[in-house]
Amino acid sequence: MENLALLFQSLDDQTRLRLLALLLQGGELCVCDLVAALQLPQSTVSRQLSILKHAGWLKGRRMGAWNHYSINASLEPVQQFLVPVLRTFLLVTDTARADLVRLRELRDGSCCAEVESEKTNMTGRAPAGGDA
Amino acid sequence: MENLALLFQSLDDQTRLRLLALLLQGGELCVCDLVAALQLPQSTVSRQLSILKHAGWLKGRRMGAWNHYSINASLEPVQQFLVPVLRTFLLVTDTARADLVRLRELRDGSCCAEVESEKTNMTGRAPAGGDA
DNA sequence: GAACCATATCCGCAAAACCGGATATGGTCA
DNA sequence: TGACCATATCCGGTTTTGCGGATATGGTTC
Repeated sequence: MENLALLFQSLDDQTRLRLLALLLQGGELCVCDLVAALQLPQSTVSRQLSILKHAGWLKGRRMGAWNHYSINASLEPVQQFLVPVLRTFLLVTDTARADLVRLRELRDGSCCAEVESEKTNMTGRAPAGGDA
Repeated sequence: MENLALLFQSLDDQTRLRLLALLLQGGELCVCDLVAALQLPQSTVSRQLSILKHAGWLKGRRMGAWNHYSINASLEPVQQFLVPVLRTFLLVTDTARADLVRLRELRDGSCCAEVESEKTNMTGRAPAGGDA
């Protein structure tokens, strides 16, 4: 039960939910992109990423100086149950949408853009141009 | 998104989870029973019940001096999604089981035992005598 | 190896949350 | 009406949490 309380605690922060929302849609993202998308101080983003990682939501992959985060592929059962909930109720919020838009705009000039550009097609770049 | 963070926040406390666990199994319970089952100060229990109620999880029913709480029948969609998660992962914890046992033992001498004794059959009192 | 970059961690501080005894409230019973 | 009960709220104090600038770490490049 303590575990459950801790798990929910990892989701009770606005910044952490924003990060989770982006990573649920964006595949693998580096810290600098997340900082830019959320427009928050780097120390804040890094700290919350660390918390999410310790809670088991994320895993980090080191590539040279960059650190890439993505949703942990082997989540705990509880977390697997929660992911659809998050997808359904989190990704549709205005904040999450705005963050995603900002992330896509940054993508071209991102510090680690090319590496990710192919796999992040899953972010939902609509074929029928919506933003023109 | 703020809503989501607040919702998870309402679940990030041990005492609140214990209360929810009992109410998910016990139908309608009065505060005195919950206090006795959790073995916590009355002010603590009452405060957390109030928080759960404001978060939309519970509704209260006044019966004379007693206040009975039960799971809100018209939960928000997010909460409806979360209930199965709670049932699956919360009710099986040692703490939740112990609380339920304590609640059942108290039931006979409860301040409002008779009123509830019929409807709380749903708490799972096994027909094939388990506690005899 | 020196300048530089991305990231993590440290630190002091402010805001929030929880606790539990004390008190207030609203109801019941004699 | 007065004693009494169940419950809610208040209050002072402690603990937790988050913040964000500053600093440390580990890596790359020239």
